[in-house]
Amino acid sequence: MGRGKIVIRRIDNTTSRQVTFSKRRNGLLKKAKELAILCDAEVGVVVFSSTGRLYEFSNTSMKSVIERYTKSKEEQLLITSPASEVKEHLLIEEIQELDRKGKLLQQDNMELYKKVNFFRQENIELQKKVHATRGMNDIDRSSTIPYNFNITGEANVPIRLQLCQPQQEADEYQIIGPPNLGRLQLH
Amino acid sequence: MGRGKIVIRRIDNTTSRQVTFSKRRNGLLKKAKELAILCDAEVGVVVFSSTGRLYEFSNTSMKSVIERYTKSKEEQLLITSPASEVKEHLLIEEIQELDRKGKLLQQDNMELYKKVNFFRQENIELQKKVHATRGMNDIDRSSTIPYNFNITGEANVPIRLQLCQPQQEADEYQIIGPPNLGRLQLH
DNA sequence: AACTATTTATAAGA
DNA sequence: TTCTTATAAATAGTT
Repeated sequence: MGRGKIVIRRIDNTTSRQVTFSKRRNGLLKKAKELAILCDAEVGVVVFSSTGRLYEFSNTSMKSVIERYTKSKEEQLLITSPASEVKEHLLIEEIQELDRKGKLLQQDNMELYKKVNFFRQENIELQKKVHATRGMNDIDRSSTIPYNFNITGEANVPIRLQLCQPQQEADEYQIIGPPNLGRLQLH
Repeated sequence: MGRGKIVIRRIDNTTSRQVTFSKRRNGLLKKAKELAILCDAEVGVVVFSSTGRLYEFSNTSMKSVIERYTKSKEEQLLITSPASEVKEHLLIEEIQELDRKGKLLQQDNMELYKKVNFFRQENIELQKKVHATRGMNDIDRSSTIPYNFNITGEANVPIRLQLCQPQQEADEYQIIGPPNLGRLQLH
């Protein structure tokens, strides 16, 4: 579409190449825009000139296009590749994810469980005390346990801090969570 | 370029739209290919039809195009905007992320807090019962205050958590640390 | 899926 | 770079 027919091969002359690039680049971006509007499509075009300059078009956003593209490609892979491979791949990912979540969940639950049990136990003890005191004026062996917590943490990665409850049987309660760094679980 | 001139707006008729999409999509991909060859450019085109099907062209690989695009955009941002803006932008993102995580954290802690408080209240009631039963032999007014802390935090920036100790003079100890998020000091 | 009248893009030149 | 214009290429409407 010009004064003469051309063959599609790299234009050697630098000036001609740059001129053609400028014209055709505009043409391509215009066509992309028209396609998007006329046909209600999501379109993304990225062009790097031979000198490295970036030109782009997207009727939505390039971010959106790239994300959708990636997602779509993953889906295609699932359909295209043999079931066994896909299954294996999926399972590995699932296992890793589950493992990670499971560990966190388990920690939380354990902590909660201990806590609830601790109070429950104490309630039971107190109940006994009520009965005992009623009976023999038993001496109260429980006493004030001064608590003093100061947890200070710094991390550049996600951290999970857990402060464990005191040992139930011990005469003196212990802080077994931080500041002992062993209790800082980085993930 | 056809039997008649058209205006660039969404084609309402579904069949026409699909036919036009097919034609123009091919045209766009061809143009992209020609531009890449003639002008020695790196080109990537992604098109999603209105029915969600993916069509693409890249003379190198889409992965390469996307990576180069991302890198180029980052560089553009750094060059274009003053350091202060970039810093501001980063901070805004950080804050949003922290806010999101903080809310989740607060929810978790709140639930835990309720549960712990429930038992704690029960213990206090039982303590009262012990003293009441003891009647006038009561000497030791201090009694075990069950404490139970659970601090769970996630952050992608340095955080400082401080769990304050109970007021020592108070008759009833208070948990004044989390789950009140106000006690999370972010810096 | 072809056809073709027209429009549009653009190669070459200024 | 921008404009001009002859010509090639794309495609809208039709078959």
